[in-house]
Amino acid sequence: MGAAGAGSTDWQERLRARGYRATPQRELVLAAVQRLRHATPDDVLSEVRRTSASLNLSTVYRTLEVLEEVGLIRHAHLSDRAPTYHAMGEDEHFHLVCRSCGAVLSVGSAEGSAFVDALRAKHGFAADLGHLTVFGTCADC
Amino acid sequence: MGAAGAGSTDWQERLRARGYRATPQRELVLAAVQRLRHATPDDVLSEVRRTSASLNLSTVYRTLEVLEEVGLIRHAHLSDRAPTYHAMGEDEHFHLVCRSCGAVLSVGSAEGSAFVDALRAKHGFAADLGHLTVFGTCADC
DNA sequence: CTACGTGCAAAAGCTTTGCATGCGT
DNA sequence: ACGCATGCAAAGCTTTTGCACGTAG
Repeated sequence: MGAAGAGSTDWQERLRARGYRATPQRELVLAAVQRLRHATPDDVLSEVRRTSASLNLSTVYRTLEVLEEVGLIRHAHLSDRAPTYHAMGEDEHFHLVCRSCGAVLSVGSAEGSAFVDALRAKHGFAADLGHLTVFGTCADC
Repeated sequence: MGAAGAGSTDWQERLRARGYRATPQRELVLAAVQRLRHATPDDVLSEVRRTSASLNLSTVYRTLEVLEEVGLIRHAHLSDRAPTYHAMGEDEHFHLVCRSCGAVLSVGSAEGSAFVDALRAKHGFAADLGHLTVFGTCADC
């Protein structure tokens, strides 16, 4: 996994650079988000607890917030009610969610760049493509 | 308002056609959504109560659901936490939301059609543009 | 007249917060 | 040693649900 550069202790640097501390919980939460590619706070808790380690849900919420602030993870809203987090470093992408079967399709930013450019040109609006979720119906449905 | 055809008693037809009853509460909620152009369930309750009429929040939720099912209104997620409803019949549009100032910009579907077409062509995905919300930063921020 | 819709109140999620203890720096 | 981070438990919100009564069709 060369692309991300998030291999070893990059997460520690990131946190400390912003005045945060590098704690085991933060490492565990980050690792869980990287493993599960789209995870809700609750998913993260379950995943971490799978490999033992007692971790509190409050801490998950606070940690996800911090990790997002320092740019290690991002969130999007894949269902009408539930934020899902994913690690950054992978190619930036946005999501297509099928309302019929629930399938989630990740699409590279490139395919949205024309759209983003159009919005910037017409409205001076800088769209945050990485947070975008498009609902609709997939090919199979 | 020729386009919408939602002028007079169309709402009654719509409801009855799907086996629902036309009630005063449903009329009040629909009217409130049309007046406030982007309303949360709570906004709707407040607006209706302004012109007296006791109406329960539970009823608002149930009514919004029904009105959306019969195609009289739609919802989108303009903030990370709160669905906002708007009447259909107006030109279909999607939303740009500025994270800095909170401004909400409505954009005609036309400006998103190229994007929708691209998604259909590449992924066979039929995007629901009317539900789309794009977060980012507006020209003033 | 039949049964769908409403109001009320309680329950169910999900997320946040206060405080004392523990740990990173 | 200092003070941020965590765990625990309780509070806060938004949304949902059960029931008895009212009312549209």
